[in-house]
Amino acid sequence: MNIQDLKYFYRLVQDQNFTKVAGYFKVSQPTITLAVKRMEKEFQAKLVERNYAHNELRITDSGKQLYHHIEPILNEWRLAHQEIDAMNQQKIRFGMSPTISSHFFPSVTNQLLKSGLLNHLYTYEAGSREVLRSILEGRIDIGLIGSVAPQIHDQLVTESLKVMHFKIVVSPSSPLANRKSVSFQEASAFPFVVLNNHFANPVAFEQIAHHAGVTPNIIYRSSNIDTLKRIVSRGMAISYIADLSILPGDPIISIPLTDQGQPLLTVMLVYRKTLELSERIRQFMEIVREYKQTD
Amino acid sequence: MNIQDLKYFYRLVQDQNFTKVAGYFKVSQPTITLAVKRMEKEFQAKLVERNYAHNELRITDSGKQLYHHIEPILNEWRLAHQEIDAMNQQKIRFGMSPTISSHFFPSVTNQLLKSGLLNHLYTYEAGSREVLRSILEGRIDIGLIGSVAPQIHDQLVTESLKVMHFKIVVSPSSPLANRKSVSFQEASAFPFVVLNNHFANPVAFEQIAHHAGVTPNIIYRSSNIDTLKRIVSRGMAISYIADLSILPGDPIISIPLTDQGQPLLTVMLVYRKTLELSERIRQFMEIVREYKQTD
DNA sequence: TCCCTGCTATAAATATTTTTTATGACCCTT
DNA sequence: AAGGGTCATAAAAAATATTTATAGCAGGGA
Repeated sequence: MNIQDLKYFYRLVQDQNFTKVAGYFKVSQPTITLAVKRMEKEFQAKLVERNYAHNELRITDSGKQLYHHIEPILNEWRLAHQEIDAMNQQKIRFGMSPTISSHFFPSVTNQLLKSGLLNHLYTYEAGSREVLRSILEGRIDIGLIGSVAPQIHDQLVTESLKVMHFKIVVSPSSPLANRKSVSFQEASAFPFVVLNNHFANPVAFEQIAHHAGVTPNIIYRSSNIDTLKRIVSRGMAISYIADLSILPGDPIISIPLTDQGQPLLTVMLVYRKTLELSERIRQFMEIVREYKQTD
Repeated sequence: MNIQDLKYFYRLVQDQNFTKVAGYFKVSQPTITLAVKRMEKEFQAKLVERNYAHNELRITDSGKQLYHHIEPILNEWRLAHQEIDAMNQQKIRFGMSPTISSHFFPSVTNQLLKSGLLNHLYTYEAGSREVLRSILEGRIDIGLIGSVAPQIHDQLVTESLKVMHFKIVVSPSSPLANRKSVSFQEASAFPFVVLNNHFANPVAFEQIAHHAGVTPNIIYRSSNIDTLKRIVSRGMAISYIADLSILPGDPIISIPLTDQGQPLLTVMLVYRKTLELSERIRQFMEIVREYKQTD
């Protein structure tokens, strides 16, 4: 029984046509017939019912059942390839959200340079939720993400590094600009710009809005934190973003919230449980963990 | 690339000895050597380092990484075999805890007989947590279990059917015997017998004890509900069991608890997401769901 | 009806892959 | 230095997968 046979069968279930599958894999048609026969012999069950009338193909219950298992098998196989390829190229595939990136890198670049790890880093930037998905799908190995709830996932290891607060940010010319603090309810009188669903941001936003019993007016969901800040700095809207997204030079004012029990942003190191912690990766993780000590 | 090669490699990582692995699979030693070579070619990476000195074998990082993925692959493969075998024998492998069993079967046997499904049922009885594990490991297909928290699991589908209360049960000669209700704190003055960790029971027990701020004296953790009842009926201890475990003829007295926010037992239908819902299985599930209507 | 088309199955030949047999090389132990 | 335990290699054999060529089946159109 060959991995290739699984691929043939997988495709057959989708295409419902032997000839087409053969074409897809650039093999002759009997190859597919015989592959299916091999599997039917292996499982002692009819997997495909050929219906000459109406030119139709029916996958039997056993066939469907098998199909359900082939999917994760081929997935693991692909994952193994991706991971070992990355290892061969001596790359650590590291993902983080842009906001974390601009906060994180300055504080550890020295360390990374000194240890020679910087050359081995392939970085990927996307929203936290997007990064999480990339880890699960094996496109990257390690992520540094912000999350409102401490992530619990069957297939992942997570380490909380930092807990940050969300703040209201406004333009210097905003009526709120010289307030020492503000409640979310007060702030909700103004129009909002928030990050889109690839980020953890709107999750926290929904939570605090729900908690405060208000439904703020969201005028735009941005895919980019800089765009968001620009909109805020021009006074077109206010926003609700994590502490660590606010950099020293930004032409915006940040105001702490007074709400009790407001959502917090946990910065977490995340990787697949199945990631083999090579010396290089362990070294890198140590440096990432030192980020914990910084502020 | 053969599934067999994965098995060879998997075993090699565990045994750290080519000759031993060959012996295990009853093949010649070069077979293993060549299988490893094939995989090293497939992944373009050294997987095993042969150390002639000290007769030692080292699995490289790539090898270990691969190993992490082979495990779930072989697992899925085994699962597929088990499931299709059960299908071939036209069996529905159905697991439930003994307590649920004695409550459930009387109420649906008629239906099962009429539909002819009874012959197709292979039943397995074990504690709820044990049944859950059996489903995950593919030993059974469908479970009817009691759980304190609604189970959420990545790989499972769960349907809540009933919510039951836990009660204090005592011997007819107990000082508590003619009470209309009792608080857990009061009850905790008496020694307890509970079910062991294969059951949901002790989870609820810990919860209510914690909630009531007491640490009851547990004199025995039974693996069997009848043993437990026998101990209770003889007045040697009291217990805390689900409503549905108490059958009409039992020589024990059950007393409702007065505690606020006490844990509840949810009776749930559970199966793997990957279970192919054949006509027979759908029919069976319909009957199980009717159990919901009974009391 | 007959022929053509689009589909899958079968058989024999071929190609490829896997396993065995037989042997060699390495290194540790005694 | 001999012997035992380890894995590697090469050639031969066995098993498996693929192709080529052909057949069979059903439906649609002339």
